Amino acid sequence: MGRSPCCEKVGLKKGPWTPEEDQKLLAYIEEHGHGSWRALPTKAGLQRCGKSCRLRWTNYLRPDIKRGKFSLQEEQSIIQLHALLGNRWSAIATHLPKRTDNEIKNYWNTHLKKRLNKMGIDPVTHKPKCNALSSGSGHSKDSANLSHMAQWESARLEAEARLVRESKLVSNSFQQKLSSTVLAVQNSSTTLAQTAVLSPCLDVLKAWQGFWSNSTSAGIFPVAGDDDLEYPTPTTLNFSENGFPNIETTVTLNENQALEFTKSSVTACGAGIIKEVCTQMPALKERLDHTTVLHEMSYSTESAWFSESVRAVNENIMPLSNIMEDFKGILGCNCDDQNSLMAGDNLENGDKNCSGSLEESNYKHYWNSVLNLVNSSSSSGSPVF
DNA sequence: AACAGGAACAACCGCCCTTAT
DNA sequence: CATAAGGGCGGTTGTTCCTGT
Repeated sequence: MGRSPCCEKVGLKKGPWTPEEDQKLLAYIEEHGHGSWRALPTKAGLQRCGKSCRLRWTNYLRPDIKRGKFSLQEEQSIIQLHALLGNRWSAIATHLPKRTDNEIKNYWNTHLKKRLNKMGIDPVTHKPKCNALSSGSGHSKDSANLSHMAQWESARLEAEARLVRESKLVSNSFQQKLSSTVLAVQNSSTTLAQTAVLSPCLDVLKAWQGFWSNSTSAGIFPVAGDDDLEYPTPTTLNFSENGFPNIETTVTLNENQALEFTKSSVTACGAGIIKEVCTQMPALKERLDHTTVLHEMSYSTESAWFSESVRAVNENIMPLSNIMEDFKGILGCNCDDQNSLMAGDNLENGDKNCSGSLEESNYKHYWNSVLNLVNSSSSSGSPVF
């Protein structure tokens, strides 16, 4: 198919920008906004490609950019985020205020990657090089779990982007559908409402630890066929994701475990920390009352994961049972009976088997070892740093 | 002082996805 | 629905600066 170039190459200047060019670009954007980048160079009197102007602006001239040396905290964040997200610089940049993806990428390539190498840590896998070839041990489990976390965060980012898109498409029909669903909610005896607020930064470890320490003892997710949980159908979950003006998503679980997914209002969103759960879940209430899991737990990723899962079910991409499988996988659950959660076995089995303590300690150990290395090398004036 | 080699950084390239027509 | 344009993104390159000899 091919594409025409974004601009004619002939006659256009390349290479470093001069202060005069910067000034022209700044002045134009301050007065008119950038508008169409393709048209901008002509209007601004620049002999540059529009793309070049855009990059110059986004990576250098934008007023909300912090330049200069990266702090230790920023370095640690980059290392952490890179372990989770890989070379997804734009995703990493969203968690480092005022830093551009390009700057972070360059800093990684020229500084952090080399440091980790010198420290004997593979910058790709974030594992000690001497153990890079080992497999079948605890490290492979760490790696697998890290992969889960990366997928988890990846899904969250994608869900955030998707929700932003969806928010633009909201129509009155959604409102009407919501109204009808609200009736369903009112008629339903089992309602779980969750309110999310925007999480400005990733703290997946806290989220993970918070979730881990609470959820495994709580058994919060209803299981079809659980003898203890004779919750009626339809079961309706209300997700109100705050952060930005609300997006309210209503999920109705019918008798066939099919999810009905409606969404109302409004604007941009961000899945964040679901800070509160309320509840009219008669069958689950007693169990919920025993735990604070849904109060304190960071849902910054879970909510997006769940939204993604709901979408998958809604679009017939994935059966509900798979979601629960995925959730177990995300938890790093070691349940011997992989089907117990979904197949109707007593949830308590899952509680017992999914102790989680081992996985949690592995995570802590891994991250602490990396970050301690960074800290110690930095503070001791090691040549590594 | 001159040079070489490496480090650091800005900018470019090409691919891909989204959006508009 | 098909296509082109806009723009985002990650990888790479080119230039400048720094340091050691």
